[in-house]
Amino acid sequence: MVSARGTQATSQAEQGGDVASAGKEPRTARGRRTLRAILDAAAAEFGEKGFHEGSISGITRRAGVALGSFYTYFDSKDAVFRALVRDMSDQVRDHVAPALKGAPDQIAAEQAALAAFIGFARTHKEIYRIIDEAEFVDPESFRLHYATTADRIARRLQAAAARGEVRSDVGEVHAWAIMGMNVFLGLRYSVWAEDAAPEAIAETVATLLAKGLAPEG
Amino acid sequence: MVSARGTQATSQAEQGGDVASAGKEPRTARGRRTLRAILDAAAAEFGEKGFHEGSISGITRRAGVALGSFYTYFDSKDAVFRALVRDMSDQVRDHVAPALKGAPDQIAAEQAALAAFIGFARTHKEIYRIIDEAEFVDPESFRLHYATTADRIARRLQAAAARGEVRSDVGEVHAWAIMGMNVFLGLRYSVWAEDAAPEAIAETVATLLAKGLAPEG
Amino acid sequence: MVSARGTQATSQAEQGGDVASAGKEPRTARGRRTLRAILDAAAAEFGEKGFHEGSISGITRRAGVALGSFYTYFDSKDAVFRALVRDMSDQVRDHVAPALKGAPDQIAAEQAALAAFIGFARTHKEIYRIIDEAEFVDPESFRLHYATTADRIARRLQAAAARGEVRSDVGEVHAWAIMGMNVFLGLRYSVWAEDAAPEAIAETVATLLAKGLAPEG
Amino acid sequence: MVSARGTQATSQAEQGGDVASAGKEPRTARGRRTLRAILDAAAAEFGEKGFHEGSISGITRRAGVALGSFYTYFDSKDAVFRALVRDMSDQVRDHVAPALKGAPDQIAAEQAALAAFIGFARTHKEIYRIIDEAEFVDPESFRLHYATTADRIARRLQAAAARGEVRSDVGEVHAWAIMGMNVFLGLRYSVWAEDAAPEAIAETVATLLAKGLAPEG
DNA sequence: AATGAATGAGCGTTCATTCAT
DNA sequence: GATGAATGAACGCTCATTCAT
Repeated sequence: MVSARGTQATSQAEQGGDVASAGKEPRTARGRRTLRAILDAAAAEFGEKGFHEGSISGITRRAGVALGSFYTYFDSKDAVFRALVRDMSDQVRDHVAPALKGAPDQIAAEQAALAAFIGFARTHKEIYRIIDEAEFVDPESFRLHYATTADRIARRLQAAAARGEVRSDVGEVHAWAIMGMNVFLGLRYSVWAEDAAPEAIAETVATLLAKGLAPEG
Repeated sequence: MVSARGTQATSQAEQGGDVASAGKEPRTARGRRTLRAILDAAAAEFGEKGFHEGSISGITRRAGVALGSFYTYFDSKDAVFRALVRDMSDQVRDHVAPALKGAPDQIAAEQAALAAFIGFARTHKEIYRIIDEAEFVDPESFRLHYATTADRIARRLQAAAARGEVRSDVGEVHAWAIMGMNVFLGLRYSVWAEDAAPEAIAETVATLLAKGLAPEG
Repeated sequence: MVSARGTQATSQAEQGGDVASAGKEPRTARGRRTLRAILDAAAAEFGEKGFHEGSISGITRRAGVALGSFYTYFDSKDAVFRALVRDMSDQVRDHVAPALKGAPDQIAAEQAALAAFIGFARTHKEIYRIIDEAEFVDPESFRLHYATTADRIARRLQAAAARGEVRSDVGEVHAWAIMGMNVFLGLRYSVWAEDAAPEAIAETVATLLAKGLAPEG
Repeated sequence: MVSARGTQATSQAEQGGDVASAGKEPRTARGRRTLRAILDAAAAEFGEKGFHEGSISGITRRAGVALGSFYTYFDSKDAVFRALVRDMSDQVRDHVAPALKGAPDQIAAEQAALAAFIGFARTHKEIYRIIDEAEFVDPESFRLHYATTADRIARRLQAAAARGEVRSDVGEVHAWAIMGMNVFLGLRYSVWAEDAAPEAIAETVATLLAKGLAPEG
């Protein structure tokens, strides 16, 4: 079900981890171009057809390279998929991250993040098919994605609690609840139909959270 | 991501719709038993291996019938899966429904429903694999499941609003938010690990909702 | 390099081991026919093209069955090959065995066996390709074939020594020497060219052995 | 099955034919070194994995050169293999040749040759895999190797017959018999297990031959 | 000469579905 | 209705060979 909220901290992945971390490192510029083309084609192929219906030949056809070239960069169909899941996971995080900064308080930050996420999902509908299917194809990545995302949200909430912005007992349950809300709202209002403004949705949720998580007393 | 909340209304499926509605109508008692055996076997097979890794022969082996007998009851692999998704969808609903009754107010009802859902998911972990995979295998059923579930929640909220229990503007966004929370909390605390009491989780969420959805003024 | 000499003793394989022992047991007569057709076709395919150049589709085409039927009886290309090696090994043994009986003495028995072997190889030239290639494809069967064959020869020689027909120190080295001679003579005078009568060759060898292995003193 | 006996005559290959005769003539010293590296790597690769399981990239990796460089020296995978078979054939011959000289008589010469061959095979176990597989990969070389070897043995025997050392009718059959013995004894006592001294084995065979081929009358 | 990325034909294997018994 | 053998399309993957740099 994709993730939702971004991060404020620069992760390791952001530093060393670029596209190349996915496949076998190309040594030439031409190789780098080919790898990128294959990854993009894989996102399109799997996003459109899903993992099992998608095919390697479909990927290479889209990428405009020979079938065999695929195996220059990836060991298997599973391997591209894994690379892709992590790539998309990083993309969501990186796209949402800016929204989290510069908000006056944490509720506003979460509101901005949700709006950003819904906006992102509208131009990258394939993330749902890809990250969701990871549950079956690459459970490791699936878990990693959601565990990491929930953890980021929990940390943000706890920092906000320390600042007195939200109730002091916020924790993992709240984080998962927020993540679940975001993911499903993204599914409903980005993938299924774009029949409401992201900002309006985010505002509704923000109101819910503002009161629901208001500091005690 | 499975559903969450049940329904108060008796559905058609409960009345006329039995297991047989899924496959071809068996005419004999023996046939009915075989059909049930195949459906149960399919739940086990797909729950364990997923749709694509699961096989018809795996199903018939579990069911203790000949491979060919499968086609006496279902037209295709997709057909069992479809039947299964609807079956599971009904099971969740029916299991959660009782919890919704007899609660003093709607927030308490939602709390009881979440606790019941988490409990159900702990003994039926396969619902996640099956309903989630429907996104790829049988989008129709997937949509139907979530659209129906969200709709049920929305109606409950609106009825509660009419009674003055929650704010008057509750609607689809709130319903999807609640469904998303429930689904993800079920994933986290039923499928991933059972490291918290369903009641405790439900209580935390109820507190969030009680304040978050409190009537205006 | 194929084997050479037969056996006097009835082996376990002769009792329980029929063709079926090779693949998955067919339960119907039709299935039995199909399995036999596949094994024969495999012998032809591999005998003509070798293991690596031979293909499953080549086998099923020769057998007149669908490609998929192959996998009803064998798990893999390696599996048929293994079955085939053991089948051929048994065939050689069974073909040569009768010649060993009714000879006045052991030297005469070996002579008859060699003649029978060369004769057999002339109508089953594929045994060379198949058993030889087992060295690479299925070393286990390869070893088993030659170890068993050498052992049979050694036992015969020792029995003959006990009867005073040959020198008393005959053993493994003599057995391997005889097996090697037979195999290479079969290669030369059956597979490469049939330019000498099996009996003439066998007689030459018998003379060599008669004197070479004559009892001491 | 490899060869066995060496030769007394210096072959053409020994004169003009160096390593280069195998691949395309390198013009520089550096090229000569690269060619030698590739040939050695090929012997290791094919000896270890066999022709079909062995790969060009495995060879170039072992040789420490780029994949493409292979084709600077050989036209194809078959071509290296062919070069290798002839190289190994020559090596066996050259290694055994000295043993044939200085023996008091032909039986002693054959005995020394067999001992030398077994010793050689113990340090070059790959010759079996390589020469045997030539039966499938390069039948031409395979035939050439054994035909030449048998011919050398036959000539030696006939020369010995002329000297009255062995019976007068020795010929091709005897040559193939001896070659077969030697090859199989090498397989058994060099490749399979080194559980007997080469000299002991050679002595047993020499006794067999001494009597078996003793001059008439 | 050397490098290593690119190519694509080819084959083993799976399995949903059909059909003869 | 039940059985299980038969079918064949489809796809992942390998690797010898070519080619641009």
